[in-house]
Amino acid sequence: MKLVTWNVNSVRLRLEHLQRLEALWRPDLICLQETKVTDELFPREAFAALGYAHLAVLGMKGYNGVAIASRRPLALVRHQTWCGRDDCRHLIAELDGIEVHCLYVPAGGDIPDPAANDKFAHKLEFLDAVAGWFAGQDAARPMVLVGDFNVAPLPTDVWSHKQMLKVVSHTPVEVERLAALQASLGWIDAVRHFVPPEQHLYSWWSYRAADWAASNRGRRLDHIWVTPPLAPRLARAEILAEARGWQPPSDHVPVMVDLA
DNA sequence: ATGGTGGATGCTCCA
Repeated sequence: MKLVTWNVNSVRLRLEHLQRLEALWRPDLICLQETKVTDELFPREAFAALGYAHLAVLGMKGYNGVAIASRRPLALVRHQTWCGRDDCRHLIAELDGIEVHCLYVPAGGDIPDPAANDKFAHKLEFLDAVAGWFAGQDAARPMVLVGDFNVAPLPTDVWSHKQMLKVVSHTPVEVERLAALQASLGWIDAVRHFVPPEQHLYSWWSYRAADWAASNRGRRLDHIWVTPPLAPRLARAEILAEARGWQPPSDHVPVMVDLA
């Protein structure tokens, strides 16, 4: 089973990109974040034409929004809300007995101080709540947790560890929170399973660079994690960096894992 | 130290 996660930054603007992605990787399952569309206006026909007739969508007007597109029928579709907000960040479905979680963690604003920045406080509370919830689940079940986690955990998941320590997405307090979430079920980072920690990896490049590829100041914010029962099935993982150059681009690129 | 861009919306918010 080949599965992809991608923060598309508006699904309606990225339909041709999704067509390219399908042609390139032929994924069985595509998990999307920042769809930025209500469920009524979700472009279902375009997905059906690509072979994804089975959709789970959880969207709102303008902001956030997650979706799961599948070639085969999805079971037990449901969603979760966090921190008392109904803001379309967590969608769940099952395929082939695997429970798939599509998650969009709050970005957290610019100031990395929860006392001065409500968005950063919300991000930390969100990560704590999700970690607490998963800690009560059964790690012996085959589960996949994917999405835009908005945290780059390793020093090599950012272009400069030292210069990013006070930048939201790579501060120690966020990295600790994400580590606690990872520990909740002993989640395995499926991409790092194949790539040594010395090697830099990015899945996001800012729009605010004159030349994203030349400056290459990226961050790895998008992740695919699996529970221990799925570890023996990890066959391949890829980050499609070239998609950052597809016009007009999302600032995130697709991340893929193949489960044997 | 600063500002830089892009998307959805509608005279601004969020990333």
